[in-house]
Amino acid sequence: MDAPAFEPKLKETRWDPSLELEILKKWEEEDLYRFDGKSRKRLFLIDTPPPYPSGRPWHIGAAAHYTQIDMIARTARMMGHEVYFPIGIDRNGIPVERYVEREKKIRLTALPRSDFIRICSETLDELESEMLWVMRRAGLSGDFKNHYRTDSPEYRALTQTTFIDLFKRELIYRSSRPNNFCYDCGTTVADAEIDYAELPTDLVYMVFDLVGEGSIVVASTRPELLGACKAIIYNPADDRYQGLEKRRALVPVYGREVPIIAHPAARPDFGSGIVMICSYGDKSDVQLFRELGLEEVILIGTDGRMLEAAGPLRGLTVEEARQRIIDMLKDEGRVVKIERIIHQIPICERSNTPIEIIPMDEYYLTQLSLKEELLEASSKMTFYPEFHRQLLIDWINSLKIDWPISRRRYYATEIPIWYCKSCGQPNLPQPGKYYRPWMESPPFEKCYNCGGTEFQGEERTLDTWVDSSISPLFISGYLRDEKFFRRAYPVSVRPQGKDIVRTWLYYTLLRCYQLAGKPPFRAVWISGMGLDEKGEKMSKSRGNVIDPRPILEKYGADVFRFWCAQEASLGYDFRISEQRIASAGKFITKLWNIARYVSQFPQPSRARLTPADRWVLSELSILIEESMRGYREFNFFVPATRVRNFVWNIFANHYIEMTKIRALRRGSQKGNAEAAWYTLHLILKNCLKLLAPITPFITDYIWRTLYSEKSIHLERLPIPRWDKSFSKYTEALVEFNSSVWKQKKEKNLSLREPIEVTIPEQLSLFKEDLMVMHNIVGTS
RNA sequence: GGGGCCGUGGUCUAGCGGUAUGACGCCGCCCUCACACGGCGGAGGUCGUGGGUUCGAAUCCCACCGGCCCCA
Repeated sequence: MDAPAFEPKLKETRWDPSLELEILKKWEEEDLYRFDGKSRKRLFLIDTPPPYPSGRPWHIGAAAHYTQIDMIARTARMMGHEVYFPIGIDRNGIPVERYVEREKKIRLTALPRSDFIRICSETLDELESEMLWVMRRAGLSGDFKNHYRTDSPEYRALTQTTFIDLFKRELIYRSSRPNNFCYDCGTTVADAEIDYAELPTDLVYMVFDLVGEGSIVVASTRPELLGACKAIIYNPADDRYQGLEKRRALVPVYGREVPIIAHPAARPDFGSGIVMICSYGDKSDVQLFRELGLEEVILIGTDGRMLEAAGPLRGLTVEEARQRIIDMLKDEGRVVKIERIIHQIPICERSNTPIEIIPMDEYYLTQLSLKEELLEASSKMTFYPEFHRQLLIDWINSLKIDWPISRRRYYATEIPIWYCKSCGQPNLPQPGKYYRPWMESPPFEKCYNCGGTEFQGEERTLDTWVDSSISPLFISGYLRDEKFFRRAYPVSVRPQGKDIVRTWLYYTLLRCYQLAGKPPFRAVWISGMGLDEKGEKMSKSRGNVIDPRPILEKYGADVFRFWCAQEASLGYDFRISEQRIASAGKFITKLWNIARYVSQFPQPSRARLTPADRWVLSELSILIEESMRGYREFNFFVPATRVRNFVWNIFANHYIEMTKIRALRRGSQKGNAEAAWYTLHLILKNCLKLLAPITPFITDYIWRTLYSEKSIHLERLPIPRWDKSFSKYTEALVEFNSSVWKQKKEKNLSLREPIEVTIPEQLSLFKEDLMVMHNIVGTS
């Protein structure tokens, strides 16, 4: 006697990703993720990384990164916090200028400053809208309505305010010292902005005459710096050169007499073991000049050409000068040999061209004297995962100079200073407003120092990290909403990639500590990098970048998000391949079909549970516990893999199969249908909640179709409230079912055909369900 | 030169003191009333190498090798 067939409430046999667009619209109409700053709930502020629109397509690894940050927001929300998930875009600095120069073939200096700025701004708008599209389409529950930009007058005013504050407190100072200079960008760059490249370089072995008699061979990759050579060193342990100290050498071409010094910085195995010290071939030259008290010679100008002091090389570029001097040395018979070596060369990370070290007059932000305090402050922050804490500690410990913060560029926050034309003193405006000294007249009449009335506006700008390093202050209302700031700062979590620990994380800690006297975050969440299929970094030059947009359109956001969660364990690098994204889609289909199956049954409010029901609820409790352990440390890999395993390998394969006959009220089994219906819905509801932060679309769709008019995203994450003791049967159940399937297979029986098997004593509790499930006949 | 992470069947991965988990791929059978983006079954690994600790190690310790990333 068959009961009437039930009608599933979910009709289609698979999840349609285009439904996501309707759901998105609904979320926006409902303003579902609105942040209420006055809420009594505990505030949870996320210092979302404002991404930098520096090119296209936007990196799929970045899209993955932001969806994971969204999972943090959703998790916190479902844990009962009032979540502020701001969306910001970082729009200051060299990257966009270089993008414009490259893509539009315009030199920064070839246009009036205001025109160049306008083009940068328009370009940023285009790039930004692409990023915002990806974020929105990926289902980010952020505050898109009020998205902020680091180049807005409001943001720049705050940056300038902090500059004025720190300048007055003498934490910002002006100094002329050897600095990394990129000719291509035309500006000083910080250590944090330098990369190293292995490039083939000529190591030139040159004969230097000694004063008196004899000669030595000096090996150098920078012969064009001969004119700045102020000393010669060799290693004191190098037997070949004992007796050289106290001698002096004559620099070829320039004829200058320089001392020869035994110093451990010389590596006996490099070149001839004798090295010339010039201002400035590299960092160690800077250090030795300071240590030995040598007087620097400036050979290279800011245009990358040789200066007066270079004598016969004057006016040449560095490259030309190198060739010229080699020729000159050859003419004098001073070149012993030239060796082609692979050499590490510091390059600018923006332009990828070699940087030079030249003394420049720049503004610096004090950091060296704060190292201990910063280490102390960082120890108060929780790191997820803990092992990435070391990246920050190592960087703080390796700091060698204060942070040069001024840049000779256009598209950035202006340094808010006017210089008095009569006494030269810097005059700073009142904090709180946005100033552009290069085009505006000063907001004051007289020089504070001499009373002069003529001013020259500062033309330099600030390093872009000066802006982005105050994002936690910006989002928490610093100086703009003191009441909110007191509740909101330090912010709850800083999520970011491990590649910008030395820049964004470090600079934020430094700046916020200086300004607010406290570390900026309670927790730091550091993710690994998205690499290509072979485990190598994605980059345009390698040609292995993947555009996230077609992936999102083809598979949908939930598939992409589920893939993100199950692919990347917290803090570890992960590989990106379309094939693996596609396979994540299978789980989404599976989930959909399970929900579709369950959707046909009524939802009893209570039921008398059978052993099978109690068993699957035991497993559910364990699943919730394990998943919550992952959620509490924002490691979505844990819930994603655990839920997937439960849903597929426990719930679908075993529980649903065990209860199918009674749930469908087929055959003689109908007494316990209600218990099956009740349990099926209970499991589904809880799995949907567990998955909601990871796959917000499909879970909300199913939730609203089956369970509530309100969104699942207003629910709390589940609590493991069921007795776990029945999980002791799991292994035996799985094994028994498997063995029956195998026997049927071997006997060539269809799964519905009867079979004679013995149910193990251990599983006698489940006898009723197992008998009908496998159509077991006979007894034992 | 320094640091971090990683080395588990063809590929990727779980496990982190009791001789191995799952996925993808592969082979075979099955359109079984939620799902063929499915189900069932199968082949395939001495867990990078060497040593040590232990009754017992992929799991702890040491050394080495290899890969990736970061820094100097």
